[in-house]
Amino acid sequence: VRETLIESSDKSTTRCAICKIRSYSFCRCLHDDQLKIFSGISTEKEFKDKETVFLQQEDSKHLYNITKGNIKIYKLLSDGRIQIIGFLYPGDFFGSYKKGKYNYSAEAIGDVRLCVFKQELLDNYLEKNMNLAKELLHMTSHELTLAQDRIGVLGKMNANERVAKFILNISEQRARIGWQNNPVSLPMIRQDIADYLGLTLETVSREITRFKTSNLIKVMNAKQIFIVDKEKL
Amino acid sequence: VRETLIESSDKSTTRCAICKIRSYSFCRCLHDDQLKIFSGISTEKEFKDKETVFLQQEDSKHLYNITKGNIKIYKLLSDGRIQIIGFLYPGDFFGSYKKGKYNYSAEAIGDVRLCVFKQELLDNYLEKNMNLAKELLHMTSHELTLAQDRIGVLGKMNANERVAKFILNISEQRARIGWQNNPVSLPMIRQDIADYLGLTLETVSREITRFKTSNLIKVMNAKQIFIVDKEKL
DNA sequence: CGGGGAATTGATTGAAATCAAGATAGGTGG
DNA sequence: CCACCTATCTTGATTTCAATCAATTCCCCG
Repeated sequence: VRETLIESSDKSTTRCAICKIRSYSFCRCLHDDQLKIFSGISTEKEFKDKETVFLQQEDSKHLYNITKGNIKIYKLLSDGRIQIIGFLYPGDFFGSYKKGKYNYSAEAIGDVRLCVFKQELLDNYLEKNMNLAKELLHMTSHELTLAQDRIGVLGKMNANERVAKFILNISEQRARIGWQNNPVSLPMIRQDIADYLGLTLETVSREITRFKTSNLIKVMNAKQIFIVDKEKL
Repeated sequence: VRETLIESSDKSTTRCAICKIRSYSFCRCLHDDQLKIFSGISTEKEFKDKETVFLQQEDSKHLYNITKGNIKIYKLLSDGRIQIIGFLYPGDFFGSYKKGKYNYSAEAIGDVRLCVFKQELLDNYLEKNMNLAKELLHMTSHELTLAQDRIGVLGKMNANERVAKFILNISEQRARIGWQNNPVSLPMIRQDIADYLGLTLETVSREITRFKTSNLIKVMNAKQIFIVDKEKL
């Protein structure tokens, strides 16, 4: 058993109503009176550090929404190389919404809490709720924009630029959901950052050291970085 | 004037009905009786080789659907470097569907014919037609999958693998829309392929030469490549 | 207070970029 | 119809940035 079902309390129907991250998620478009029904089509599950949420090629039966913690999604190449597609944060949704297989694997980074939807139920609900469908389209389109930005990073930027942009992006993302964004915390290990940026962990480490010695950042510890000069990119 | 409006013939209302590429496009989900109305919310425009369809940062007022030819979409980095985000084919749609600015530029490769939708009209139409909204969501999601594949290519593959995958992908794409796919034609120049793959034009040229001398491909001419051994990847 | 995964640092190698000529070919005008 | 002209493409020589190989060092956790 790699997951834990959170016991639905008797007031589970209002779960969405008290959800802390709803304003960052696609369900923000729902009215209060719709939330009760919507709460009914989802459940919540918890995952621990390094637990797999699903694997590439598994039948995709669910769609997930992060309510707490971070998820990494990654692809395995045929020869075992790993490409991390993205790090996801509270409010992000993931899992292919259409029938078929997942096209990447998803794993918890630290303790994670997910809101789980059955594809089928969500699809039915979408049918009746144009708002939600449009919101999903917007979010998917936004994800596409982010992916295209990453194509630019991986296609044209050198190691220095990639690591710099990575730190700044994470900081921005934290600001967006109203979290501490200056000593920015990097929950993932160097190897994951490297696999995300198309570099090696040694190179990532060296670039961070270089930023440190140039006084562009301060390294509190390996996972806590203080940005001194944002205009270094 | 960088574009030509095609004169709407008096039977323009049936334009969609006779559209050759409709079965590959998001409008394939419409019934015959819906096509008449749908024809009304779009027009057709032609572009010549190297003509700009729109530039990054322009107000995005339209959504486009390719009915003939190829489009390249690209981003300019602040220092003038170019990253080609993608090459698009008949049936592909592009242009941000939401209000705001385009987040990439689009340019014709060879002669191109586009089906043009006003964002506003299309949005209104979506409101009344759930099928079309779902189809758009599917296509956007599929695009996202492709973008994520490209992240894998750019993040982890070497020059040899990138060029090989590029040629195979184009061949597959041609097969999908029922075109000649073995002497595969590469309408774009080497520099564009390089900017797409995150390489230089010299490297692309060298890899193609290497495939040629290894008898994996035959180079009819610079833009026509015959695949001899598909299992070379 | 160990033990071991994670991170840093160093030395060397290697793949692709860069710099630099040429070769080809597609289009134009005489 | 041919010759030229300019784009594009190929090939070669050299450099460079990041990968690889190889130790340490740093902490986090039990």
